[in-house]
Amino acid sequence: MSLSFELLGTDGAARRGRIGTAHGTVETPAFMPLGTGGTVKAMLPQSVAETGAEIVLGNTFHLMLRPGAERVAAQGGLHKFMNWPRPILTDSGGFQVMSLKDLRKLDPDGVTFRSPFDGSEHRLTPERSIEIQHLLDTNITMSFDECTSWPVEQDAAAFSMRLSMKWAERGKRAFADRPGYGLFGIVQGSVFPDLRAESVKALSAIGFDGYAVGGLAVGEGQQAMFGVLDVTMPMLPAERPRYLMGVGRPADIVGAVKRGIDMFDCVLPTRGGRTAQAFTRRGELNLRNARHRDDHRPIDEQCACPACRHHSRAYLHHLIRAEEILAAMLLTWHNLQYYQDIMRGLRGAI
RNA sequence: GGAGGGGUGGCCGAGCGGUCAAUGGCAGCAGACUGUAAAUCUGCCGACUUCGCGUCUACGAAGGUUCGAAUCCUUCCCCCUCCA
Repeated sequence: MSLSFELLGTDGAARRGRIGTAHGTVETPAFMPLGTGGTVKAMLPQSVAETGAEIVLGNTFHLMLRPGAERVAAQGGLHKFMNWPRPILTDSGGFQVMSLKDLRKLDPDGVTFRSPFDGSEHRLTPERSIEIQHLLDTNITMSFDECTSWPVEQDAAAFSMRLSMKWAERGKRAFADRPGYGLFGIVQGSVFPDLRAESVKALSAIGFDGYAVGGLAVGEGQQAMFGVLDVTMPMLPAERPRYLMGVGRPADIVGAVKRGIDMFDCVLPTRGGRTAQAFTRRGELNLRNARHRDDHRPIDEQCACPACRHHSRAYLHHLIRAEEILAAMLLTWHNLQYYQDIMRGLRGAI
């Protein structure tokens, strides 16, 4: 295994760990901000690091379309290109197989996408997805899969999952194993315990540096999601990191950590930062709402981010109303800070 | 003084005899957002309301024509442009 993972402690099913990569370590449980297009939107890389984030996501599909994987490689890889010297994990494009359903054709060999930007065609196969991730020089490569949408019939979920398992195997063969880099497999099977079990078995037989649980938080609800984790987690190898893809709200993350998840990513803090949504210790706030107009308080008294240290809700509300770019910057920073504070708290508690 | 253009819901701006409480956009009030086609999207947005294709009041003002007027006619008020 070329990606190290130390289990530093456990608390029930919850785990405290450390992932070692060629670009540094990641303390787990970890939240990974999304830098889909080679940037954590509205944030300087240095600022992302200041929130406590140690690893960010990139995206195979989006970087393939622009600027192109080969171009990033020619610039010295994604770390150098985006000036993020720390670990990077890239999604394989598997989420886009779901989210861009109307712009793609799926066949047993792979997926042909029509670019949402210019209509051009782009082919993604398990092998090409891995190749792109090599070109990006990502530390953690994700298997190319199909993120199964929800709701879904059991036989359709089975078909989708088995396809992802075949692709996982092909990806594993295409992956260049090297020190400080790893490949994760992705468990699918929607909300069906038997399918999740079958998926775990298939992936374990192939052998990965880490295991992700995919196809969740797509509409099934928190209870169903936790239900899937309850049956899936115990089957996964304990000595490898576990990543719950695309999750989630703070409460989702806490519940998933309790069930043994080590890694998370989600658009909510960053997208929310651009859509006036602030996450706080006392719930979510929509700072566009009129009730914040004259509120002199910070978003969160206990937060150390620049938005909370230096600015009032009234000011942030004004920036949002005025569509000032600073609104997105400040709110994103706050949300990422809050998410990292949660993770720090969880790590301290385990 | 003369000639022309125009006054529409908080603002801009369509409509130019009925299907108009009146297209759009903005502003406003909320909601959504979970491996990012997202600084995006959705709903509401005259008053009342049992929330209903219900009632009322509305397109500068007042009259008039018409079964029916924001839309046509008359007078008045106001604004803009050009000429003197």
